[in-house]
Amino acid sequence: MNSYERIYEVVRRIPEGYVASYGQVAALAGNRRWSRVVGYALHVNPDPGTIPCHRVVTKDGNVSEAFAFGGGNRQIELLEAEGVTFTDGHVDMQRYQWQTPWIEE
DNA sequence: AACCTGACTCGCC
DNA sequence: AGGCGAGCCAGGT
Repeated sequence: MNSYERIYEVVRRIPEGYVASYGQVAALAGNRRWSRVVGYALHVNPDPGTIPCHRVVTKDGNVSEAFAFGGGNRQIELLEAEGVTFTDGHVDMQRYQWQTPWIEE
């Protein structure tokens, strides 16, 4: 699926120490309406070693409960290890949201 | 082929 | 401010 390829490519471009929201990834992939598809795409996650799905959070900077790929908090630990500070279970999007060079749609 | 569900987001009440 | 419902696309039953 080309759509998925785009999504994975975008997620793969997320720099270390930064995070991106599902909607943002969707927008970068082509359409922000793909927010749900992005979640699904990461759900199948064909390449966990190549795709840093832990850098993808909700627009509120809160990690998905259904992540469960090691215990929810696991994602937070990984992000903190990269330099992302979590406050009360959520990341400061103002400061750590990935600033995309090519904003579209 | 139709219906339901889902790691989302936005708008209204 | 918090809760509820609708809209979006793709995949599974």
